[in-house]
Amino acid sequence: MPGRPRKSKGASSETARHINRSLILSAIRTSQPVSRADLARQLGLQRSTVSLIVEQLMKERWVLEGGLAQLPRGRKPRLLALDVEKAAIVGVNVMPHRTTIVVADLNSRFLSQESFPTPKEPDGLVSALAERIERLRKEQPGTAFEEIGVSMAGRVDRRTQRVVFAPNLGWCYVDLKGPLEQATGLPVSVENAANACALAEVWSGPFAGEQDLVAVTVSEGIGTGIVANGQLVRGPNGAAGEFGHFCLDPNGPRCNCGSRGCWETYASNTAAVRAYNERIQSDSASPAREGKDHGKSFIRDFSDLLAFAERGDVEAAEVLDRMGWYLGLGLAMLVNGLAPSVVTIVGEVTRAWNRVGAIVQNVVQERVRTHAETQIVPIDDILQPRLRGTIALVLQKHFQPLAS
Amino acid sequence: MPGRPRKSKGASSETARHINRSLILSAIRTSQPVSRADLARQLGLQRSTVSLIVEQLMKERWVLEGGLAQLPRGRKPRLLALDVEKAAIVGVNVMPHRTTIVVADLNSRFLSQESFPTPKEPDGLVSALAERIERLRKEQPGTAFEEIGVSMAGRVDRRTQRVVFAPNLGWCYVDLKGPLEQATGLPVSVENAANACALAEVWSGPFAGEQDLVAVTVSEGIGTGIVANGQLVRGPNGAAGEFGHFCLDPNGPRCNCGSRGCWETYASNTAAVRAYNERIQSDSASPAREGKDHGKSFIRDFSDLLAFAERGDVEAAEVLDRMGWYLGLGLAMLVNGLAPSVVTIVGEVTRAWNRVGAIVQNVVQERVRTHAETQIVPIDDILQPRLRGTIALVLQKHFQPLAS
DNA sequence: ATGATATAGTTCGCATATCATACAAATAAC
DNA sequence: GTTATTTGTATGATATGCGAACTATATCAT
Repeated sequence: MPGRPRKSKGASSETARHINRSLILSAIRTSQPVSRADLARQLGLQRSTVSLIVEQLMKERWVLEGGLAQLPRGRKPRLLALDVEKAAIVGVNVMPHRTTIVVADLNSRFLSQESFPTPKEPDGLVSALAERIERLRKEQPGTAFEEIGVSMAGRVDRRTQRVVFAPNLGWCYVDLKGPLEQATGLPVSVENAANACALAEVWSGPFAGEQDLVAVTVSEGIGTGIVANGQLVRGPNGAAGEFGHFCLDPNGPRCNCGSRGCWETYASNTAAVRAYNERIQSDSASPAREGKDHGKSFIRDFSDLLAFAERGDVEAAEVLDRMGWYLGLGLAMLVNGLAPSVVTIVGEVTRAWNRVGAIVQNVVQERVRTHAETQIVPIDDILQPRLRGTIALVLQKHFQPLAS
Repeated sequence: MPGRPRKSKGASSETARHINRSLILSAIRTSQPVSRADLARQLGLQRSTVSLIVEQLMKERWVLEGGLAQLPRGRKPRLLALDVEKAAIVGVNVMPHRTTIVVADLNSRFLSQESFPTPKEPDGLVSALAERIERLRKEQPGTAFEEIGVSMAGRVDRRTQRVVFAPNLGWCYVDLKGPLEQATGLPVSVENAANACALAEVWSGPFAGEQDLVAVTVSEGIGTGIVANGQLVRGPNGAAGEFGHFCLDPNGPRCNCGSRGCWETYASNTAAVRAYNERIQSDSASPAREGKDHGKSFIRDFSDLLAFAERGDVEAAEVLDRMGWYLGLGLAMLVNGLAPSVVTIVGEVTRAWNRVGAIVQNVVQERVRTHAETQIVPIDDILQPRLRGTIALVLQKHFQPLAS
């Protein structure tokens, strides 16, 4: 992609070409395989214009000409598709315990995936990443690596892309972008995990192209990534998206953030684990039940809770139900306030969705005033959306330079 | 403004002109009086290009050439400004009891303002509006009336612009746009009141150009208008903006919306009035206090409450404090979630801001986790922002056809 | 077979846009 | 008066999309 460094706001005579180029490239991406004539119809351009631009795109190896399509009459159109050999994107997700690297092609398809324990210090992370990316690069000599996208739980400053605050990692004002760019020689974009999840969904998959979507990540805390009018809502400093800390009960339990009764003190994984353990404790302390007490033990993490519930543990199931109820309460707020077409839920809790899902739906239905038709969709995996988001983050810059 | 009906998404060779024309017109609006050379510098265009476009804008009577500016050296620039005689916009605000009409010029300055009791039925409203607008039109024969903007409390469908639900007026699925267009022959845009307030602030006044702003209207209920990335967040059907119904207490008092413990059941005017009256009732019922009871009476509306508090009534003041506290709680959520640069408060409660303001600020500061620097700004008037918003709604279409 | 019809993709002249440069106009300082 | 400086205008160069004409290719009726 030829960088066109126009600092000015005004439109030059080349602007039309620039716009149409982007539109055509985007349209090929979303509609591939597709003919020139179809593109022209879809975009309201002349076939001749499309031909010229496609020719250039092929010269730059963004686009390939594939087979012929079947048509009832007339000359068969020659189909165009993205040249996935053109370039590869590196996606990185940093979790407290594990960091994952993927390499993806222009169609957001993963070519490779690997992970390693997250180093404690940012320096260690950067050098480990650089080393592995260098190796991956050598393993795939055909395709050029274009750019790196990184997602992690925590606030990311919009301009500097520094990690302002990552509570789970214990990081403050850490610059990943700079050192990683220096070490790899590739441009780096850093984004909050919830934002990445939202971006992933509007970029590819069944909700691609959706203009209004909210992604809710439920793990240690609750994060929210918001897409409105087709754009990520980051706020002036990238501070937006902390709906996890909206107050459900002014006198509720203390939250890490210093406030009380935040949504995530009720509906996060940690909240559920704590609720279960507290319940076990009070149950075993109470003298009421004796015969039935077959020695229930404390749980260490949310997986335990899910396993217990699966196994038929009544207390675990009830804790999950309660979590679902609170989850729904917060979602109702988001639906009331933002009325997105889709809300995706990313987190381990979706593994119990056959139980929790109905509860969530009910609460939302009860509490939502608008007649907005919002789908609430559990996403099976917790890692994939984050990784897809990092890829989307980078690809968006190439395919939709106008947005974002 | 010459309508350029391009159905296509693609950019033609005239697109650059179209874009630059809009940019120049917008820049003149925001920077007037301004010279051609300044415009060129500001937009990164050539002076010759600006000259050509300005020439055309003057031919179309959008722009006027005014006096000369002072410069330390060189030829004095000839200053350009909008030709306020070019056109006038009609703004209408419909409140349950009173409807207001203003006529404004291209600079959003009001040329006239009048109001009348709101008719019970939509038909009556439309005919009353049409009649008065026709008269106003005759009174100002010089300027052409371009368009009408309407704001009202209630949900407005995004596509059809029908009033889907206006609880205070008791309207459901009412089409104002169609009949009013037919009666006046002018294009009509209908918008929710909170959205209008938000639009007003980012369009003109001290927060003009702000990219992330939230307007909160506090009256019978609570409405929220959200501007993110410079665009109004309406949601796919215009259903967004009902943050007034986020749940503060799942078991709280019943709300009109069918849910419980909504924000507006704590922090709206009606909530405060009810709280005061309930308090008076329980106080007078209690036998405890006798000597001091100088016959406190129930209040009818929020103005009474404000007056009582002003007069030193302790109970009224406490009710206001409580309202402010809850107001802050909701604002904290909005700031956490959206991190706007500015939150404006529109409502009678701002008249007691010297008391309530500090409380609000405190709660927000306590409860907001992000270090977002969000200003919370009380707006003195409740009618003006709505009216300014209707004007902004229309002008935006002319000056920034790209946005929205 | 053969011509009619329909569709895809290409070629080329034309209108329109900005840009870069040169130039005329206007003004203050020396 | 002369010079320096800035504004605004005029003109040719270049880039872009459009639209019509043209070629290539395929199906179908005869």
